[in-house]
Amino acid sequence: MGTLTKIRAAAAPAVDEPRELPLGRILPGDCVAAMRSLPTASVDLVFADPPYNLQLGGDLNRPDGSHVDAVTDHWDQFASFAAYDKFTREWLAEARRVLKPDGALWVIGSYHNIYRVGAILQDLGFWLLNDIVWRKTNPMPNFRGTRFTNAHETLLWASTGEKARYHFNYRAMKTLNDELQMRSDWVIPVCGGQERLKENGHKAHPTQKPEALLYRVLLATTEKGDVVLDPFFGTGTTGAVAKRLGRQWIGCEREEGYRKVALKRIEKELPLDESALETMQSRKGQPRVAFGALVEAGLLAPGAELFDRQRRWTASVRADGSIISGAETGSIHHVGKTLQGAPSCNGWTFWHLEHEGEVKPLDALRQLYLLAVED
Amino acid sequence: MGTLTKIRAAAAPAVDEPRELPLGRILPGDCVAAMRSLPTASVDLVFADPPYNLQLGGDLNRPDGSHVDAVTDHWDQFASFAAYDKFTREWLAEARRVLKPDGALWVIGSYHNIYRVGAILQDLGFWLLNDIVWRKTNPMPNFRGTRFTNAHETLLWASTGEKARYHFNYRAMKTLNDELQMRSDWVIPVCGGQERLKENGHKAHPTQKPEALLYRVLLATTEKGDVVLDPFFGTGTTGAVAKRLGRQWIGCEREEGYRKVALKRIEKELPLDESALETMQSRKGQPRVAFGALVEAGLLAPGAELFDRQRRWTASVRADGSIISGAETGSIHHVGKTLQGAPSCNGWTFWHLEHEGEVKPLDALRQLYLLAVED
DNA sequence: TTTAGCCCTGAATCAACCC
DNA sequence: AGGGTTGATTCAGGGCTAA
Repeated sequence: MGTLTKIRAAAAPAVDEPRELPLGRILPGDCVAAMRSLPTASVDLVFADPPYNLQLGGDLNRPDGSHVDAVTDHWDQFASFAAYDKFTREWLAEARRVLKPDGALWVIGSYHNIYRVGAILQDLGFWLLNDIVWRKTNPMPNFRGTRFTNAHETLLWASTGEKARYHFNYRAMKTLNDELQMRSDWVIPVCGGQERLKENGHKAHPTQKPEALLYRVLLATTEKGDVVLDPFFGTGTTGAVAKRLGRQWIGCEREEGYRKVALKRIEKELPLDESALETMQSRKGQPRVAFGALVEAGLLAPGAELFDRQRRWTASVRADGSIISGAETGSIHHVGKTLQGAPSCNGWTFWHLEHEGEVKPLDALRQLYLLAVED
Repeated sequence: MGTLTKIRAAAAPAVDEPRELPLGRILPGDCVAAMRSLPTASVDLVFADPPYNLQLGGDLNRPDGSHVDAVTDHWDQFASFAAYDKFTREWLAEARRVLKPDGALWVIGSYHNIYRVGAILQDLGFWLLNDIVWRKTNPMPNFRGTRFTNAHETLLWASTGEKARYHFNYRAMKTLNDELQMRSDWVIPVCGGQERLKENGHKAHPTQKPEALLYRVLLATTEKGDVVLDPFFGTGTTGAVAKRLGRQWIGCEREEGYRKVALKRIEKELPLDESALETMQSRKGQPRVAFGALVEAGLLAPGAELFDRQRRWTASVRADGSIISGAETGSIHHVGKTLQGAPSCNGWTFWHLEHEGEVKPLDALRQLYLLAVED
């Protein structure tokens, strides 16, 4: 994007006319101005790693005297909380405009800035869904022995509003976590080794994030083909992982050096093939089975007796796939719900039957049916 | 405290005349009014577990239809973020007044409230030292499968200002963590089992905190005899652990039922004896050992050779406890610092020697010396 | 035979969370 | 309205074994 375009984009109020999204490109200049050039409601996810507003004093040395290469870059210095808040409100507001209504936002930060970001985000109408703790396996120790070792950073995940819809790939996360629900604390090493980008021996960026972190974020909260915007692109971890996972990406980055490194990096990245991405699908993708189909297929005879696990209630299957229990008739879900007086009931797991001498939930029969249909 | 006293305390500006602290007492009524009755700069630590402002909607049921017993108490209801912020500013400001200049504040919360608390705390001039993640080993699952399992809560630890002093028992924490620096993520189970207070079969308080959490907080950031104030005392976990650790406590609690349970609980608590508390002392409390004393005691002969771990430098011990390395002479610390060109150097850990065929830091010798002196 | 103690199982519970 | 959606822990009670 040329300077003229940039200036016009910054000066003109946002226009909602459809514009082509700069997919796979890194917009130069200030991220607020850059985001103004994007259409409203055009992006599925924003991932942001803003400056942390670290309040470092002088130099830091290890107990053995060696010097700690800390974050002292000029872009991380803010005069006051007020200045940082103003900056935060501006980029968050623009991110909000650019997001689709059922899009979502991620921000990563440390205790220096995350409380300000979190409060402002709520003030702007974003709705917090989780705060995630990135628990570092190998944090830098506290060399002074004056505080607890700062062994984590925090990510905020927010929808665009309290009632807004959002995407969460529950099954993919559960699969990734060995069939247990993914928790709000993620154990991931800091970025180092081969993954850490270097330029003539020095780290190319002081706060390069591990790809594992972005992998989990994108896998959890985007679909294939979604557009991911990173307003603080740095050396492009978001872009690299997005490309690998078959997501589209847009970056904003002021520093030309970082843009160069990022483009080179993403160039080398190879997308996973279709089949690798498919395996991460939700159970919702399974074909829906009508209870009646089981009766129809002869897996279950009309008149068969169903009962809940504790055998508090029994019901009888009818020819049309409805069931009857006393005065209650209807679907397996409806009768289960009414008998329990519950707000809802999954009949597939609530009702059981004796099958080859064993007590099994109806769901087992459904799986059998699905297997039979597949062949 | 009677209504009249309360009103006067609320109306009158804080007076700095020395007043007797209500140690070991739970002040009734609103915590802001109660704190106003306390003298300025009289408390060493504030630990606060304020309402989380959970903003809960309808009922929550498990997949099996059973009902989840959630926090529905009126004290957790706020009309808006603005109302919650006002409440937070008021109690935090009063806590600030009551704290000694080198006192500190802890607040625990969840993503619903902690970002507001953190930002307000910074606005009031408190200085964040760490944010601590309480990682629950046994969190409640996410029954709807719509988000990540909320498996942690956050604690903020703050001093009264950027330049303010504060207490951190580094050695006690390192000892507690098996000789590794204590990290900012603490793995502690939720409060249950025997520890969970019950009244006629039901939990006495919906959000009782585990004692292990308070144990670590008080051990890390208070000294024996310090005064700990908890403005949201609940069933008195803070008081119970404070008493056990030989700290003084003051509580504020509106609900008479909670006050009764708390007093009964703390009554039963037994303080640890002196010797148990002594073992948790800071290394600073250990008698300081002059390097010369080791020479004097014969643990180290004059002329013995010292070297750094990488054997970049060597030095020789002199009879007076000074060392010499080339042209540099002085204390173990000074020579180490000068040779490295470092701003400072801990000679005890920098210099090594061969001892019984093994390379050991001087510090090992110091420990031997201390053991010998104790007997 | 009695009985203390262990193992197994099922129920309850923990700062809440739909499309 | 159908159809999704729960993990670690404690504790009580039944059955078994060994002293």
